[in-house]
Amino acid sequence: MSENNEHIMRESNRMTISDIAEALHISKTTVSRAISGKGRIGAETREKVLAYIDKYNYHPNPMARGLAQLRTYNIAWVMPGDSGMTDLPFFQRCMLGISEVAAAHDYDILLAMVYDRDMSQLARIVLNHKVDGVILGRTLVEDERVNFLKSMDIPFVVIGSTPVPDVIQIDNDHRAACRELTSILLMKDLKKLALIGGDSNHVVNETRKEGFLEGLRANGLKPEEADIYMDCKERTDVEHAVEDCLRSQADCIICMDDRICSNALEKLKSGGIVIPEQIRVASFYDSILLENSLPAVTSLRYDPRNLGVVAAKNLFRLIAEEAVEEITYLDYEVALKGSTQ
Amino acid sequence: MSENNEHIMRESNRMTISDIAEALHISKTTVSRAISGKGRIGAETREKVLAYIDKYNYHPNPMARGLAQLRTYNIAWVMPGDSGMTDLPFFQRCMLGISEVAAAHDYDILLAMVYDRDMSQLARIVLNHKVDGVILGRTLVEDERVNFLKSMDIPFVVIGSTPVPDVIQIDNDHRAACRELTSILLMKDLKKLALIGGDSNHVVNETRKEGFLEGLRANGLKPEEADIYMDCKERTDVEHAVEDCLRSQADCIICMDDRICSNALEKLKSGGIVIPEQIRVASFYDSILLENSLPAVTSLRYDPRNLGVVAAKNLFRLIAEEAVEEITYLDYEVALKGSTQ
DNA sequence: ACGTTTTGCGCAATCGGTTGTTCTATGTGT
DNA sequence: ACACATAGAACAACCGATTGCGCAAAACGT
Repeated sequence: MSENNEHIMRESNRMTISDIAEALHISKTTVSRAISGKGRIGAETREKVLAYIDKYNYHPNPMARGLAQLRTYNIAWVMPGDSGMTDLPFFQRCMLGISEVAAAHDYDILLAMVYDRDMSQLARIVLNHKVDGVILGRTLVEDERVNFLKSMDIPFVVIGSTPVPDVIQIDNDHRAACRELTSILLMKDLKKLALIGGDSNHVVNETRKEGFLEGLRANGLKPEEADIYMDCKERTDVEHAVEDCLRSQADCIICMDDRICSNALEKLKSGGIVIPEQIRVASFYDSILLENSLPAVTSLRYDPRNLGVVAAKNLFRLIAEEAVEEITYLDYEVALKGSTQ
Repeated sequence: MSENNEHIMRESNRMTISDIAEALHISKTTVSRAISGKGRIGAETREKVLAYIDKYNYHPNPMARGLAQLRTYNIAWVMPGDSGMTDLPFFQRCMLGISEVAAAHDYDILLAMVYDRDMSQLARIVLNHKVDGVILGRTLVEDERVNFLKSMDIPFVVIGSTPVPDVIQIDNDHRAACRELTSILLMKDLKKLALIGGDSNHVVNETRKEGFLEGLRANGLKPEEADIYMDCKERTDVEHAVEDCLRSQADCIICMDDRICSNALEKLKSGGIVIPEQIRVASFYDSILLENSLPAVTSLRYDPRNLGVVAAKNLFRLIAEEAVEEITYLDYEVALKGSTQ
């Protein structure tokens, strides 16, 4: 007996654009136009609609809007899910910057925590079209995720650098930074420098190493004269590297991130080595691990939050099909402290 | 001259359910049923459709599906955006656990980083119905976000505890943990304990303090005899607290989180105080800050990732309208180390 | 062999918005 | 006063799925 056109019942009780149209005796079109500001609409009608919306606290259904516009109003934030990485505040600080920019654009952030080279999570999000764009949180050497994103036709930017062409990159100039730090240390008449490095799968670590080598060459030293220990992921790796440094009588140890530095400092201190008298230490400053170290550690500092801000801004330009610089380098700072006096 | 029914042109070139229906000479309904498994469908037809989908790598549009089902297939993860908080790995580890469970349910995570009591971000996500459920990453004393979520009709769980009734909570039993630690220390014949605490706006800190007080009482001590310094947010706050502890000749300092502990240790060491001979130190272990400390610090340890896992599982039970325990306590561990020998 | 149930599938409405086009009531120029 | 331009609002198709119901053919029972 019931009308045929209401035989499907849903349980939603949210206000819809049709309810508003009905209440105000106007059409859905007009309501939609009042909200979006697109199309022609009278100022008076517009006010009336907006007042109603405000009064009854109406919020458009994002999926209906998304379906009609073929947009999700979401961007993806891809960060490493490896435990060593998730302990670093770096990514959370990036996220904070992204979050602020996204909110300003009325976008939300979809999170993809991926283990190293696992693509499944990222693939799902992209193939399912759950986002309008992607920010990749750290680039890898031979990063197939970058190639994947290029092959899909989706706007994306990376935080970090990549050799893949035509990719929007936001980074600190780690090469220049490390070169500068190296030069400064060499000018202090430190002859023998050592570098203790992290995962060489990460572009950033390779870049830092290259900067280090450039610094050496620029000061007339041969790269072979410096000790380089890459891929010191575990604490014991660092300890072995430190032992080697002591044995080869290095003047100064440069640590590639502050986790390594923290491990190295501990190793030195527990071995009774006095810093900076017996050996000097410098580091990159990625987290809060060095906050309380004594003596304070000379380090290269930068602002991860700002990386996030610029990455997100660039991504939104990309989504809006505006021109974007391929590479943006953000500032870093060389903070000279007691550990290299 | 063109047909009226194609006067609107969109640029999407994705495969749709209609394309598949057309190609296989069947109806959209059948395709949909083949995918979802709901409704009646022949095994043979089903295979055919699935083979086609697999071959051409079809992925259903989540917004169309969401609109029809009134579901988003997203959950929100609300974490603090304050810089002091974002430096802790705690939240990233929770996130990791949530991420794994969400992926298993074919859900994605929407990120909301909110400054302390700022509601706007959370309100936007919830009012816009961008998620099917919410996980609140840390509870506050007098947390209006909890009340807000209760008032909206949306499934949610909190990591942490709250006095608000009928809220699904996942937490470690910080009260019991702190009580146990306190008792253990008192049994070691340490008479005068001090507590250096963090932000008393956070429920967890208040709970830890209460556990501490209970531990005192259980051992026949009066709470007034212990020194308690709450709200030591800045490094200087901690330093002043430590000075007071030394002045009042406390036997042992319990730090409410490892950032505080790190600051306290540094203050003690730089003052030439020897641990544990002159004073003992214990802490909660929230991050990696204590990883390298010497001597190793006695601490209460727990697994943030597991908090995330259980929180997410409970949220999905809630979304599926299954019964859920109101409070779930996860394990903690008392790790006795050199700092309290 | 015939009535009844089961099975497989399609029709068309629906979710809640957006938008190209059309219609009508104005405003403008001469 | 009349042709013409323009502004405001409505119509209806559309985005890409899900789903209640109806219908025909196959399977079943006696």
